Amino acid sequence: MSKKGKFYMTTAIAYTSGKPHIGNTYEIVLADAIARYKRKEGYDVYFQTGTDEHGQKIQEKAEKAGVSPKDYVDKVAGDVRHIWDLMNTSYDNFVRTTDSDHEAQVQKIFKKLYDKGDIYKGAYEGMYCTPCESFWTDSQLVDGKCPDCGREVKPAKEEAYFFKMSKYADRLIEHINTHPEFIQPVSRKNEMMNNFLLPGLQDLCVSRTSFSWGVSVGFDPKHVVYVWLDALTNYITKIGYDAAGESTDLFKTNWPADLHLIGKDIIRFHTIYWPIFLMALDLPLPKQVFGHPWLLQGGEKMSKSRGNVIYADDMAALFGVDATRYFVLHEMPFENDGIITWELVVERFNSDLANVLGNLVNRTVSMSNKYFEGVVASTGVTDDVDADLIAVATSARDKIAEKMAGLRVADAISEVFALFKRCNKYIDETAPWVLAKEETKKERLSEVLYNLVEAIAIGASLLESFLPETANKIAAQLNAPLRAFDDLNKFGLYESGTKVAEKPEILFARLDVKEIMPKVEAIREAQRKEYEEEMRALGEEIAEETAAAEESVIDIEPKAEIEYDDFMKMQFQVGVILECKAVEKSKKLLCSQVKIGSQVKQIVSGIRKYYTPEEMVGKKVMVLVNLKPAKLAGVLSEGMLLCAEDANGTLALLTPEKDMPSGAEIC
RNA sequence: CGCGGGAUGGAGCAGUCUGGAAGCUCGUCGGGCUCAUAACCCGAAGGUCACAGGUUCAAAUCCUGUUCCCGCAACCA
Repeated sequence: MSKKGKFYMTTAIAYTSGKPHIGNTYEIVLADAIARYKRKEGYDVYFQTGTDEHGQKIQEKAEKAGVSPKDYVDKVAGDVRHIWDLMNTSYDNFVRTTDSDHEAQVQKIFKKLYDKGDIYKGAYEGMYCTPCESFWTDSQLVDGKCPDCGREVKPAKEEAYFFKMSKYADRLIEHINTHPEFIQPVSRKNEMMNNFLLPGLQDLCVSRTSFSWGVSVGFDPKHVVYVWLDALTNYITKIGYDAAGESTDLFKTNWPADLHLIGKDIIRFHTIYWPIFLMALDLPLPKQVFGHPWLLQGGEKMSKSRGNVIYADDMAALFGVDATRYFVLHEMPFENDGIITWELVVERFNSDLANVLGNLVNRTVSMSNKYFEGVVASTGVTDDVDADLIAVATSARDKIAEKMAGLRVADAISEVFALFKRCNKYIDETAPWVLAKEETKKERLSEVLYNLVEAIAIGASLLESFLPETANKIAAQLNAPLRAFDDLNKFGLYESGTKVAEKPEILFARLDVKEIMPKVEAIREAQRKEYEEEMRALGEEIAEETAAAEESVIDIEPKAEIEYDDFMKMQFQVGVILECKAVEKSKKLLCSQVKIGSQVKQIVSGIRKYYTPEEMVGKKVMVLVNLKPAKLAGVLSEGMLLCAEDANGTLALLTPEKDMPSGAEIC
């Protein structure tokens, strides 16, 4: 045990529903920076991450992909781990909720809470939609019907286990009020209090019978354990907690956790449910939960249909691992969402990594070689201008420590760069190329370069937690080891007389946006194609299902009788689709230019799932022409394409049975 | 009136809790320098802090109202 003590931190475990994008990756990189930093400070860090692999959604995904849930999560968990490794993250333990020791322990925990009386068997009552197999509360219903499919729901009852949340609510409120550091950022605390705790907690349903891909309740095998109870407990089970009291030493030294790093969307689970579960188990609560903000793509969420998802491996391939780490760490503010665009990444890369840092190292090493054949020696010939450089270099560590203590990682990394900027300024102030012209100033020149190399050596050591690879590359060029934390407020530890690398290695070569963007476009294009294929596959699958159920008939709710005049108010005509493209902002919509007689109307339809834009073109379709124009997803639609719809919601366009000219009236 | 977040020079953000000269990075323009990756250093322009009221000696900040944007369903943290 080190003198600083232990530091147990976790990330949320990643849900294995698909390959993680840069937003998901942000969390692990942030966690890694904190973990490396804490280790440098002298803590015994245990850093745990992993994957959350159970639940209905995964079961469904696996079914669609035609593989077993286990095969499915094996693949995705592999992808996740691959990205975590690619990003050079230093986790100590990668957990999977399908690990057998975890599953066994979850069962024991469930049983323990049941025996204690905190979990009881009851019935889940609500409105049930049979085709969707889902319960809805009255407030979730839309016009009294299923919000998912719009069909009738009926009251139903399902046996389920419940957790007595309310029993511990007062204790939790007390804890949150007396531990202001527990929920970070602080603004989230009020949200939790006002929305959930103060209005009163309802007992939580902690079992499911509607699907099977989960941890079996064990003593009642019809049920599987609620995914959150399963997922959250990884923080204790995977460091050796045992519900029967046989916990390992690893658990005993590390629990309670010092930091749970999570996304802001799951703060509720970590600051309400999780603490209450722990109270029920008579375990101490984690010291801090930090709900970090999100990284948004150009102000929007990332989505495959928009073709704007940014994956860490794509970014690393274009910019390198450390540049990717730098970007997510630097661009993410503490409380509000950050923005990522490829243009911003390039800008950041050039101005900070290439210009400020890379160029600094390059020019310093070059000058050492040019003027002293690479030998960096302190001569003691000082000047007033040295003082400020030295002050900035030696005070950087504590400034960073202060930022890191508040989890202000972006601010901390900015402090490191402030030192590099100061170095560049120092070069300007001392103008070594002027000193070099006079033989009498040779010793002063040597001292200047020594100060520079020393300051850079300190900077590289401070950078280590954030950009480990780069820090080591700099150290190698300076031919000096990275410093220990305790030495980072001292100036002059670079061994005088050391020879630096003969030729400076370019750390970050400047990038040209014009060269990057075509590569980005290629990535986007590939994404769109992949997405469209997925959607098409989905459509075909549904079509097959429909074919199988060919003989079934559909009855719909009868509408009120109408007059002939009512019918005549509607103008139907045959139209020809001239062009068609997907509506960018939407997943479901296609936008078509339809020629009706001699005029062309723009019509938006929710049929992207069933038709590709290419196959739409040339089709003759039935159009309701005089429908009042409306905007759908911001795009004007001046009519409606008529479709037939089956019970699954599959749509089929109607076309005239014999060839008819565009504009022909339908009556 | 569903819930929540946001609106600050061209772009991205801080400052708002705890009122007291409008700040940072990038870009733009001008200058300097030449060791270096057309880089680095210095300087300048550019904002009625979304809008309208109110409180105050004093409001980006507190109060009231309004407008606009973005999440809360997916492919999501």
